[in-house]
Amino acid sequence: MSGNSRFAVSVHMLAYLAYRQGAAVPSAEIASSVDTNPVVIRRLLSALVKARLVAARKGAAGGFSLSAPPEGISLLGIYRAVEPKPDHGLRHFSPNQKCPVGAKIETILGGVLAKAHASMEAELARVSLADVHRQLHAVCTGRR
Amino acid sequence: MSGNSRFAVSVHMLAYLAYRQGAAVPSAEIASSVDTNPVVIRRLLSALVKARLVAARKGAAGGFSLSAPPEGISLLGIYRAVEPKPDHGLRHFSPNQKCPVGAKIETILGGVLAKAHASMEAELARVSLADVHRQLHAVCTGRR
DNA sequence: CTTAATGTAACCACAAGAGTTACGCTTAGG
DNA sequence: CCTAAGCGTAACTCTTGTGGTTACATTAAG
Repeated sequence: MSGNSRFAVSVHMLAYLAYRQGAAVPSAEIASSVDTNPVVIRRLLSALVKARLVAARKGAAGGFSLSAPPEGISLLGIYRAVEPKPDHGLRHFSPNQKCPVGAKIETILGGVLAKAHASMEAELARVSLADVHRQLHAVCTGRR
Repeated sequence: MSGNSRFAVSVHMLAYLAYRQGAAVPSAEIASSVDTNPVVIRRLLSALVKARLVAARKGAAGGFSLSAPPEGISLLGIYRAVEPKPDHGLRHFSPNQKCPVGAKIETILGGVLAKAHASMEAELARVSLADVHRQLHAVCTGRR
């Protein structure tokens, strides 16, 4: 099931780091906000560190912090960092090449799915972590 | 895992029905083109019949055929018929409501993901089964 | 040197999907 | 009327992906 929560948890984590304003936040604290195990948090953050979105400090008083201002981090960057290459549901799809339809449907479908996926990514690119942070504050402070 | 091939196989099946030009095609024949089990085909077609995209004829000499011309069937219609409601990866996502971030991130993320998904669906709506059929023929007949 | 933290590996549990077998029901064609 | 073909669906297994958990080596602050 391409239905994993890796992206959702990742955005939550980075929003929390933005919320803590550059402090070195240990995985246990993030885990408390997400309500899961610290190892799950560290696993995902490991991918985000590799993508240079997050800085990690080892040792006592260590933890994680954003490696760029929230304005410079788009949700697309997060998505690409933690989501494996999209299968587009073509995993178990290897049609009969002897059939004129089966021989070419894969290529045709691939083109359509690539466009659809690109359109979704463009939407994610439009939102930055700063936008999320702003909405978070609007809820906390702004009451009608 | 949201990575299933239901949509890909469904488009393949309907493209095959368009290719067979309204004949009553048995599931075994479609299964041969997709290279899978006839029951898998019938399971998916069952959803497409419920969505009124396909007509099923029982009994001997029975089979499946399109219930509308290919121009009237969009890939979005197929997608909606066979793909369950999108979880957007929020299945295992129930953050700590006592945390100011966890309390509201779910709503914020839901809005962003809804927009991204709508954008993807709009792209699928732009393509009809007739377009797929046309590309299929372009490959079969058109050689440089 | 102690303590707190990251970075992984290893394992279990669970859910979803695909494939398969089986069987009842329906219908065309003789 | 009877038979063969084919749909509709349930039940089962197998595989895979994901999350959760424990464990442990490594690192760094104080």
